[in-house]
Amino acid sequence: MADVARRAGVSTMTVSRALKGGRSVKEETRTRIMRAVDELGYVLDLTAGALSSKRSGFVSVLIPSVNNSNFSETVHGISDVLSEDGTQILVGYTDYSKAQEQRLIETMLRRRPEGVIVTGGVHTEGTRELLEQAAIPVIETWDMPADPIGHVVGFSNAATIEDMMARLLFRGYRKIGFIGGDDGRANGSDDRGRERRLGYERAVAALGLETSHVVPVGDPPVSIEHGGRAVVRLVEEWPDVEAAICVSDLPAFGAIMECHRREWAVPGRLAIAGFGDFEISRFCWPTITTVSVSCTEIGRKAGHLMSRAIKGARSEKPLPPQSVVIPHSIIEREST
Amino acid sequence: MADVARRAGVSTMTVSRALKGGRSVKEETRTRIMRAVDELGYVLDLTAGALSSKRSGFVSVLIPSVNNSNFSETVHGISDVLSEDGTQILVGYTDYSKAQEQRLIETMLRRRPEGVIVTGGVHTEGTRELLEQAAIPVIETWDMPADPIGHVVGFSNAATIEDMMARLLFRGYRKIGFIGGDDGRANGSDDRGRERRLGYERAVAALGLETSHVVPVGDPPVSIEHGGRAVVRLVEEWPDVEAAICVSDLPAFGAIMECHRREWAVPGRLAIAGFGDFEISRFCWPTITTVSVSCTEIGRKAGHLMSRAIKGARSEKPLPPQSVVIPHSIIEREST
DNA sequence: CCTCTGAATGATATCGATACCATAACTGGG
DNA sequence: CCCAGTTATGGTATCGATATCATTCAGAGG
Repeated sequence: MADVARRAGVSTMTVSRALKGGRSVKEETRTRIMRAVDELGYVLDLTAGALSSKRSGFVSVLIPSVNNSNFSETVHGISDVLSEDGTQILVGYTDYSKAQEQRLIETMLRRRPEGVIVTGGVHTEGTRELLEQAAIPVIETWDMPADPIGHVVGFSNAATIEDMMARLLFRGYRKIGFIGGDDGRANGSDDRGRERRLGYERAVAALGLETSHVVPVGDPPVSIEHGGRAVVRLVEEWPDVEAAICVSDLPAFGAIMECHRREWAVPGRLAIAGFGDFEISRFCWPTITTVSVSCTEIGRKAGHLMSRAIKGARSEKPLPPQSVVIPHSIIEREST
Repeated sequence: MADVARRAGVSTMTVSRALKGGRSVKEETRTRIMRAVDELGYVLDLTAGALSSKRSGFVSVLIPSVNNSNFSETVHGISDVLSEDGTQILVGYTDYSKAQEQRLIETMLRRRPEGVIVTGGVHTEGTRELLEQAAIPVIETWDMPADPIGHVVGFSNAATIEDMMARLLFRGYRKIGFIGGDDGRANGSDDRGRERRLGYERAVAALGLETSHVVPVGDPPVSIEHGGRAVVRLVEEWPDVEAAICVSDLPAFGAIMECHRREWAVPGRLAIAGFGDFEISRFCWPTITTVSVSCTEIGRKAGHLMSRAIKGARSEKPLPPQSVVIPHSIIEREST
């Protein structure tokens, strides 16, 4: 930067201001500086800038898995909104492990993010402590935690499945099974899957169904393959079953393909519904009934919230904890 | 750090050494320091460390799209290997746009990555200049560029489709179409798709087929939906067609679902093959014949190469440009 | 003609770590 | 008992920008 300053005949301070933009630098001076920058091929060093200004200019985002387009869309939404502020985002993958989540947060905090956005509302004690110590805005997404760390942008996973149950009941299905959802062991558990299963169980009770059946599918991420195996088990264990709700569209798809293979008509022999409105569900044959949540909207809302929270933190007027609920809807298609 | 040092009764230098690990610090001193760190809830500031040591400790990785599990696997491979060195990675998405790629690189270089890994071998002039100016190791992946910027870890996309053509021919198919692959307009183009299409055309010529037909599908990312529409066009435009090779498994899947809908037997009426060995292809009905490339291996090889290149750069013994070829194979399944 | 105001710019300290060199304490060979 | 050679530790400059306060200068207003 000193080289640029010398070449443009100004001080480094003026170069810095010119590069930040918007500050008071005479137009002519700015042009001269920009020319010098180009000629020298100078690239601003944000590392030094961050140290000096105490603003790292980025936010950490943690999601469970790379391969889930729902989470990717959320990240996209966050990124879209925050890029308007010039804030970058750094994504980490927890592999559905809370221990891994904590490790990632420890690592990321070393780079001094201005905020952290996590997925889900269940974390290790260590994670909570780290985040509180860090004293930066935190947003939990994709869930409605009972005891939030900071802000929340989410929805009730249980409620979505209760709605789906109501819809299936309305359609005349009575013997409805559930595929997926673990029972909450220590680590590597799928909290949102468990919530959805809970919604299923609550609906079974509330709607006065006499029978129910859950086929758990083991550790997340729940994949296409799991769905194929689970649907066979479901039908074997409960031959009367009329419909199955899957914890996500991927196992729903796997289940449908397995049904084709065995010549079980969908929805004739067995109706199948999923969660997440993945692209695959719109083009699968039959198309798949699913729960649609605007994942991008979760991201955009979280992004805006984070933007406000960061501004609040800078101006010593911290934003009080916000809670944003994202609506969901049931999309009925051919598979039910 | 000064607080920690005071509490442990040592200098900041000793604290720094203790935290880096492996350096010469007496075991007892280290314990004392660690205790102070815990008590104070101190978190090392890597921003400052990077500035001082001139090692940012991270590598930039650019891939076209979030929603392509092939690229995600590559990133995973890179991350696995580099995390052994304590190097983190920062991922950027180009949305298949070379202009966006350049913008991302500009932004990322401001944070002084120790290396850059890009996807593909075609870039803007500006991108090449930026990377050369930066004087850091560069790896191009997923392709075999004619004029590499630095190192290469890839394979010939054209050759994979030539192989697929040979296999289909061996199986008795003669009238084989191709779905996907643009013709190389300025921006937003799918270079790997174009290469694959080129492979198709070369095979048609080499194998002495009398007829051929390409249905392009527009801008990437090529999706499931594209495949459904394209297969209909292909059959309408060339009713004799016996087989179709798709630029990726996603359109292949879309094509198969559309065939189900129209009761065109796969492979009876039309054989369909894809590229990429996505999970969907293993569990779709019928299972999809595809080209398998070990995406994780691309990542791991790129990671190792980057690790060596960075060490080379630090010790002033730059690693001469390497070129690693990743093998591919054809996986024949039910769809052909 | 002088003071005042605001715009444009500059000088300097500082952010929080590490590189580098110096020093102190110890070890073992002669 | 001395000296070379480790091992463990400390002092200080430095990385490259920006915050902060100071300064200069032009033009407005009295």
